[in-house]
Amino acid sequence: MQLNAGHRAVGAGIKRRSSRSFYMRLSNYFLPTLKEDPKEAEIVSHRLMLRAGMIRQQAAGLYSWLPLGYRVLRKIQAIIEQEQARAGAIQMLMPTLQPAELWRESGRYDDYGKEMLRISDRHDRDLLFGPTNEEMITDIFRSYVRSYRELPLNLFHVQWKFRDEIRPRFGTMRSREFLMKDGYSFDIDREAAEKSYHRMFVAYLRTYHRMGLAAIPMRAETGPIGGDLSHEFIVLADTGESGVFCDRNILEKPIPPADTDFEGDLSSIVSDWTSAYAATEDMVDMAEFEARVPAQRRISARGIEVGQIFYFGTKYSTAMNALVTGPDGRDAAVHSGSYGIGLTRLVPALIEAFHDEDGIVWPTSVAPFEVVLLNLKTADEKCSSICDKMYHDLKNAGIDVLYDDTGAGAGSKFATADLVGIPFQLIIGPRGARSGEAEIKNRSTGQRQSVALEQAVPLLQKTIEPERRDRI
RNA sequence: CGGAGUAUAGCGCAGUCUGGUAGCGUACCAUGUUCGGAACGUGGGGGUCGCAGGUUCGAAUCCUGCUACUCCGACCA
Repeated sequence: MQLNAGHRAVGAGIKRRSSRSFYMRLSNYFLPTLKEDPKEAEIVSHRLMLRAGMIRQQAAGLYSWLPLGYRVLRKIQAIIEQEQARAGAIQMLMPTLQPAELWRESGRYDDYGKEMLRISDRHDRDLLFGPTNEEMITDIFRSYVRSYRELPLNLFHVQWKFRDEIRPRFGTMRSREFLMKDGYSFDIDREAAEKSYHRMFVAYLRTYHRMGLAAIPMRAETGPIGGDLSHEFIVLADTGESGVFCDRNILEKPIPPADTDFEGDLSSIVSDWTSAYAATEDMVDMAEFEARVPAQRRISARGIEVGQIFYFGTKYSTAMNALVTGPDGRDAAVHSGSYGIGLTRLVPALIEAFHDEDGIVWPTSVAPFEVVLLNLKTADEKCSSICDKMYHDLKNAGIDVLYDDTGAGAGSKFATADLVGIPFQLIIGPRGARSGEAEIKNRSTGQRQSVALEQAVPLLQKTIEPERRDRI
């Protein structure tokens, strides 16, 4: 089997933002918002996702993603895919169902317990709904890769997983079916594997940063092999499931820029980030925490885990006989790591971080739409003709726009726009229509600004461009 | 899996204790007046009261069993 063993062009395949926008008239859309709080939702993100018409629960821990929620999920996925490509990871897709046989080989079929959903097909063959993909990717790797010259290799996919949680809760924060990006690296030895680990570490810093999130890498459990090569990425939030302890300094560390050389040495970036104390409650050593971090810089808070990276060495390659021939001509088990990001958990994590009493406040880079155009009086001919033109201009400017062209009252439109959290509201009312002015409201700051009609779209374009964070 | 709850119109709830043939708010449909913070009037449609048994002349209501969902705990991306 011939494989391309040459130097992979890291960063190839990063898509530039297309000039085409996503646009929609609310009168044609499906946005079932709720005025009242659903009784089943306890935490703010779950409440807001239901009220904003983003998700619908189908059973415990199973959710449909309604159009608005799905758009956010897709935006998050696009950012992850771009940053994975930048770091040299290659996207593929594995099935949701896996043969039990592979898991018997690794020994995990019996170890995994009741969290694994076991299924049998019409021929009584044992299958399972994959909770993760180490076995399957190792099987793929061993089937094709024979030589160290084909390494390093990092393969990832974004696929639905299932873990039969005893108690799913908090909406999609802890669901049974969940969408996850999981990647797997393959290297000839521990030293090379460490480089792969560093590439993902840096890619993760950039990924969360582009979503507007401060995700802190914290030392995590590694098991017998890993040494210090396991980190959880944690977003601070009061509703977080784990207690976390860290140095405030870590929040001011510089994010590696877009032109970071992923083929170069990234260890200085990683050691800078890991030099500041940060650990979850499972790992924290209070004496060390207090010794290393001055009292005024200590943060002890709650956090949501939105990703984990993990070096596991030859655990699966040994069990499953995934060997490569090294430069010395001898076969050795390949060294691997796995790298996960929970997409369906990131959505509520973002809402926990970005909301106020009126609703969600999306960072522009993950917002379902960038602008909502509010026609405050559709019965007014002048008002409507201005809005129609604005809608057209926003589309042409490449802005994702939702046009509220419904006959609802002004107050109701404001309330819906605030609830669903679109970052900019372009407001056209009958008064402004006559005086030639539009109003732009910034959802995040609450500030309103009057602008001449012809300046509205150029101003929005100029404001939104840097907030997309697709060049940082 | 241990503990605690809930189930009545799309959603949020009352009615259950004390049995008499189902109601409020909102949403929905029609219509008129409105139109810058979830407008108002008038008229209308929608519920085998989670499911299955039982008691009774009669069950949303009392009894038994089951199911689903939520919360706390243990567990977890």
